[in-house]
Amino acid sequence: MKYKALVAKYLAETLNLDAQMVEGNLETPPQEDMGDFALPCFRMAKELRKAPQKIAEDFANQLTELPEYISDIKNAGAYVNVFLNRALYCQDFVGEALAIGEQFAHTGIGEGKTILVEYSSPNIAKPFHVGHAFSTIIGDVLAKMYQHQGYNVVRLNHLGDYGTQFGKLIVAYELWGDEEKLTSDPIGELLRIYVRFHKEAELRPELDLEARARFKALEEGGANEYRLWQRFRDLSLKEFESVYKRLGVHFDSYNGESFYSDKIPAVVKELEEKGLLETSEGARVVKLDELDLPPCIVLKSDGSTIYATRDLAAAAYRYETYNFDKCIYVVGLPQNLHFKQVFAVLAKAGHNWAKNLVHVGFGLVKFPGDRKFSTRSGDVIYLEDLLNEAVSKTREIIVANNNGREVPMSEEEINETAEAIGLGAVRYTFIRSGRERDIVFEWEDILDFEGDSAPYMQYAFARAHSILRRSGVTPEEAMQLSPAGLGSDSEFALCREMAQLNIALQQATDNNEPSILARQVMTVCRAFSRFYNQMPILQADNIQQREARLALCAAFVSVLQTTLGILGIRTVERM
RNA sequence: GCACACGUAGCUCAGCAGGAUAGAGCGGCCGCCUCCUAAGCGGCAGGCCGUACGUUCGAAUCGUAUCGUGUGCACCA
Repeated sequence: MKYKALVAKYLAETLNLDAQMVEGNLETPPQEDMGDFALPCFRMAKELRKAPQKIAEDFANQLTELPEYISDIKNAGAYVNVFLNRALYCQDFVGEALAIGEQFAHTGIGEGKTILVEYSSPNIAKPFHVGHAFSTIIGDVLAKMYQHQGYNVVRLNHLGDYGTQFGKLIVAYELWGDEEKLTSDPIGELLRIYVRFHKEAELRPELDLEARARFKALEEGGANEYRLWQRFRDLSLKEFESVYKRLGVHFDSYNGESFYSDKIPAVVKELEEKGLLETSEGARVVKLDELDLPPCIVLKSDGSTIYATRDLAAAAYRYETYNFDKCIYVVGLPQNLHFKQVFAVLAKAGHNWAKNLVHVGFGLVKFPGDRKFSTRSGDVIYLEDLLNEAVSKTREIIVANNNGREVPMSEEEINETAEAIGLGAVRYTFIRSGRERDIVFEWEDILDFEGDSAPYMQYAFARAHSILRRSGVTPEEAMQLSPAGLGSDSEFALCREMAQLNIALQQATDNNEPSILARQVMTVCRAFSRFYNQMPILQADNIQQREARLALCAAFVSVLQTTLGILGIRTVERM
């Protein structure tokens, strides 16, 4: 980053060009032997009335007095290729990385700003399956990315804890509920009676009427209904929280749909007063024709509210409460239109903060052959089961490797390591690709711990750690190691990739796209794997080289610790 | 029908504020553990970047059209 600006400045000054223009045009050549930065000269052709190749050639000829950070400049076709002083570059990077530690890639760009992230948002009384993990993990990583940039992050879990389904649950529970099972396996029991309700209601339609009545009673403060609803909610939340804890996810608020229900009338009143509501086919709607959007229904024809109304109320409440600079909704892609409408209504109501609301959509988790998850038919994978499976497979691998170890792992270390690796593997499958892509759920893919996977990265970390451990230098000493003398291909490549993490985090944040960061962290790990396979570290030729390579290892460990941390992937010292 | 995504190697995906021979992982084939943990490393094979026009000195990247897939489009969330 820093070097790009330096190179641009040098080129601009020597060639009498605009520094910003040069930096904007400067690119990374596709191949290593073409140097580290390249200036394409096509665009100057018209103005200078010369062939681009000729321009590049002339430029290269003028660039004879090189600053110390540039080792060479060559002309190739229409490009001016710049070769960095690798030793200096590596020394600089490693020294800085060791000095700043966990502040690595911290820009402070979000200092003093508040950002709200709404994510996860499961429905109460329904099992937490692999599909919910998508929102949960994307949201968690986004929150961590923003936090690392200095933002004040507020994590919101907009629970689906309201609606006619609760009338059904109340009826079903009174008819078939099993108190004991509700205590031992709350969601399992709630799901059982919910499924049964739907089955029986097909034959006895009066059940649906009863359910509607009970939901109405709940809304109107019926004591019995409220007590049951509260119980279902508490029990479900308790189960969700255990999954969250395991995933390393937490929330600042669990205010869900029910929380906003009493804040709806004010919103409706406001829209009414601003003359935005119109009656259409019996419903009260806000028309959005001028934006080429279908009207947003605010009140149904029976006068009751709808999810859009709740989202309107929630947004307003959040702005009043947090005065946010940005509020992002990590909700599935299919709801894109819904959010466009909600945001448009708020803007139309004159709230200029509506422009700071953003929907961050993500794809679907499905089975091969476009088979969708279905809670009701039982055709789903529960997240808990997936996590357990991943951890137990990891455990098998660790146990198998444990036999040949000099210092075998204790039972406790095996368990902790298996948990960290297994969960890492699952987490990574949700952030490795662009979030808008669908994920096809295949056990073999998720439980493949080789190649493009979190365990690969965790393994690289463990190897680096192991080298440091064997070297005998303490972590404090490691920070003082001299990185002078680095500069071989693999050493330089590793430093360059690590330096790219800054930009990757920035882009990932700008686009609300964790995969951009995840991908670069992966690239760094690959560069490290190559490095330690190619270069003897503990048995380096001389002391200076050994020390410099250890410093590089220490820098890698430090950088990876913080970036994997942002991704929510735990590190282990051995695996 | 309208809108929004997506279509890149056998599979899963990068690359898309246009630039030098299109990248990675998996799978396939061939090598590497007397040497820092083989969850690793090296190598080979594999692609008219859906199709057709257009813009440009230059297009996987931008525009238009077209085909295919997915999703959404009023009282469910």
